[in-house]
Amino acid sequence: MSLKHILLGILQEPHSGYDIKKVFDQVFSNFWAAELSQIYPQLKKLSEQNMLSVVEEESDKGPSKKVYQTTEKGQKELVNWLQDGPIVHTEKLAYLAQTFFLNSLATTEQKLEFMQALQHEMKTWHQNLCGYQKDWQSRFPNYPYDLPDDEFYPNLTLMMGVKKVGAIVEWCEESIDLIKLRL
Amino acid sequence: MSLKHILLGILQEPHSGYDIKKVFDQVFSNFWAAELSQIYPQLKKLSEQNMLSVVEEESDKGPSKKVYQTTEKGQKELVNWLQDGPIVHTEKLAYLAQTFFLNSLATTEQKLEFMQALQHEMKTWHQNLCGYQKDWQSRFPNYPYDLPDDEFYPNLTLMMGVKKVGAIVEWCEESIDLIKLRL
DNA sequence: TTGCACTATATAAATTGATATATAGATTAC
DNA sequence: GTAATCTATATATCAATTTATATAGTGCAA
Repeated sequence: MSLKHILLGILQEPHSGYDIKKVFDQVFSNFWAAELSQIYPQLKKLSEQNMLSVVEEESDKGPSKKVYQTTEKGQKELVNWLQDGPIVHTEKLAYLAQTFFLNSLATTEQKLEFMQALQHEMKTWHQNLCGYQKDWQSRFPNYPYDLPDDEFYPNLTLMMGVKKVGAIVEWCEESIDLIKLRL
Repeated sequence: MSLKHILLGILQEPHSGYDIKKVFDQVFSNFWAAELSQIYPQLKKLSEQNMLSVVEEESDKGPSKKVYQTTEKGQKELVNWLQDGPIVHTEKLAYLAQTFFLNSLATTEQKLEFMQALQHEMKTWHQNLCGYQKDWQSRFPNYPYDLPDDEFYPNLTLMMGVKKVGAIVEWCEESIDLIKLRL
């Protein structure tokens, strides 16, 4: 149900459907994924509801594109979503479900391998996030205090990722140590 | 596709559909939610595939129930799922999408309120998790070292929750401090 | 006899994954 | 040189799966 509002948020700046997919893959990948087959029907629906405006434009490369932008009505809907307060408890973490049933694997070695693989994934993810943070830091000498408002809130989501995934890496470490005591 | 495997995991012990819903609400609520309307069709499908056995039983209260249990074939499917390694990057966190667009709210006070509400939610969640952990600690004097295997891995998911949600509460705190500097 | 716990299904909406269509520029084949 | 192919851009649809909301019957207890 949030895709609608995320599109209204992204389309405060004009984008084509194809552009929006890139934003999901590059910017939102840490907390939301969306396919083109979701994006296009939603754009159509939101246009019909006058929450988005559409202009057809020529593309530099490839065929002509439809450029969408949030209307005043759409902006109000976005603000309502934010004013309704934070939406929590929507997480689905498959790897935690796997951890829950990990004892169904035959040997302690296999359980250990699973947790080591998980730690590796999480470490890589954490390093990526830290890399993005370094990019911000090089652009702002007094990071995060000197960020302009329009970059401050997106940056908060990055700070959250660094902190959270860091905690998960630590948990993997501790879990591995505990499992080794059971070998 | 994970619901299927979670059901196979739960049904290593016999449960009715209604029982399973309670397990999701009480045990899995921190990382997976499922509705009865998802559970029943999946049980039917997995029975037809001979991954689950069914026995009709009289209920203490209410109408008779079908009690399901994972078969050998189902057990193999569960083990395959675990052996394929951890499934990551499937998160959808609506509150982070909201944070990303928080600057669309008119005043800094409103943005601060949002983050304070989020912190409150997260603190409550964290306290619940710590409560569950105290229950474990009272049952095992040498927690978590003296846990039997069949309780050790479920407990890991709880330890993860405490650590992760703790980090999120800290992030909320830091974010609130940063936003206050912008008032 | 009202309410609650238990059991289950129906329907609608959202999401995913695969596929189809088409244009333009770049690369390669002949 | 030009035809064929490849790659990137752009839009769209379909089937299958997953998720959410609402509805409905059953038996017991207060």
